[in-house]
Amino acid sequence: MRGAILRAAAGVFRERGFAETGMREIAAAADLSAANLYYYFKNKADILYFCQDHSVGRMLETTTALARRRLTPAVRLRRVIAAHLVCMLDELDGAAAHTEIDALPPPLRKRIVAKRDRYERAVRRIVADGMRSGAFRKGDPTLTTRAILGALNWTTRWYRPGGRLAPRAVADAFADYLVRGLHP
Amino acid sequence: MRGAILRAAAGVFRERGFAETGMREIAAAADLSAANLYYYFKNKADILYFCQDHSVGRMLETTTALARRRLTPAVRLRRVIAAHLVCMLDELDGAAAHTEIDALPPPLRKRIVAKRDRYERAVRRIVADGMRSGAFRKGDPTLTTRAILGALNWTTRWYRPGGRLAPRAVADAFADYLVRGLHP
DNA sequence: GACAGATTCGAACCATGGTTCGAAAGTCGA
DNA sequence: TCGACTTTCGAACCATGGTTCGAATCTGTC
Repeated sequence: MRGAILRAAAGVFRERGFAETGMREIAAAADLSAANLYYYFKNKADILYFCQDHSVGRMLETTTALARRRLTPAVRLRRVIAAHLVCMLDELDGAAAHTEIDALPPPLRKRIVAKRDRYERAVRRIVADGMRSGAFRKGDPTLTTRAILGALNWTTRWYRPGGRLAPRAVADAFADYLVRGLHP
Repeated sequence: MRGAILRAAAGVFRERGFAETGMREIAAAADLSAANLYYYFKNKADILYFCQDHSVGRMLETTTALARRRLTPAVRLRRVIAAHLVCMLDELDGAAAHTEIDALPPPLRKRIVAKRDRYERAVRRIVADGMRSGAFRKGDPTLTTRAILGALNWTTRWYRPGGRLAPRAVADAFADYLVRGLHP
């Protein structure tokens, strides 16, 4: 039940944005009453929090799984980009994860930001390792990582499900372009 | 006076986001009363509209100025990226321009989206021309352009004025990386 | 059928914040 | 100084929307 609510909420968040969507909308999307939402969640921010936590958690999992395998930095980065985009575009909750951090009250925000920073560090490690080993051209790993993540996170602004492009097509094109920029 | 209000409002919008900032905050930042804002602007959305219009207009100007000069696609793109970033990070109103489009009511939003689309088309033309002439590696110009603009627009999420990096440093690093990805 | 607990909801509450109103204060030429 | 106009603001208004409350309904067990 909580899962169903989260999925429904994530969908509305993606279309309308967090601040613009009301509890009554979330309730309608989840097919129950607004008051009933409070039986499962403490408040509106709590719903957003679990959306983001689930999504960032999933992204973090892919990086740790990738870290265990013996892969070239370029391939690793490609996989991360693809996974990130599928999570943002295919599943619903991915969208709100990175776009609405400021909406949370300090205690919750702190936790999400920390988790998201862990993810960003994991991605940066791939970039930095590649630069160190010569697989990637040298540069500022932090700025490069942020450029990459920015391109990825921004997709939710223009991507519309059911459009001319499948998430995988976007993922491939982005991976091509963004990894090529690191070619030595 | 309107200009001063717009600058102050843009600053608050950048830090707090549009939905989270109240009229009373804008008023405090502009050093006048909340009620007095309505002497200069019709309502809150109107303030955001003029912020965005000014900023997108400035970005559009740089592309048209660049189009008149005889430059290689790579240089053109570098200049656009640099100008875009300076506009986003150095000046205040640039931030809200691309991040808060959904907040406007339909009639205003329609106009801003149209103007921003003109800008996106101008950037895409540079990319597409380069791909056609062989200056850039072939690919999907639309997706590539969106990846670039996404990386640029996302900077407002993490960039903090007065931090370790000057806007120009970010602009250079981003231009290096994003243009290199198009190298044939 | 009856009881306890879980689940659901309509209706009302209430804080927030955008907005309006009427009047006060400033500006300026005559 | 006078009047007309511009600019300013405190206070109140009011719609929106998150939240709470108490009761009704459902679920399963004895």
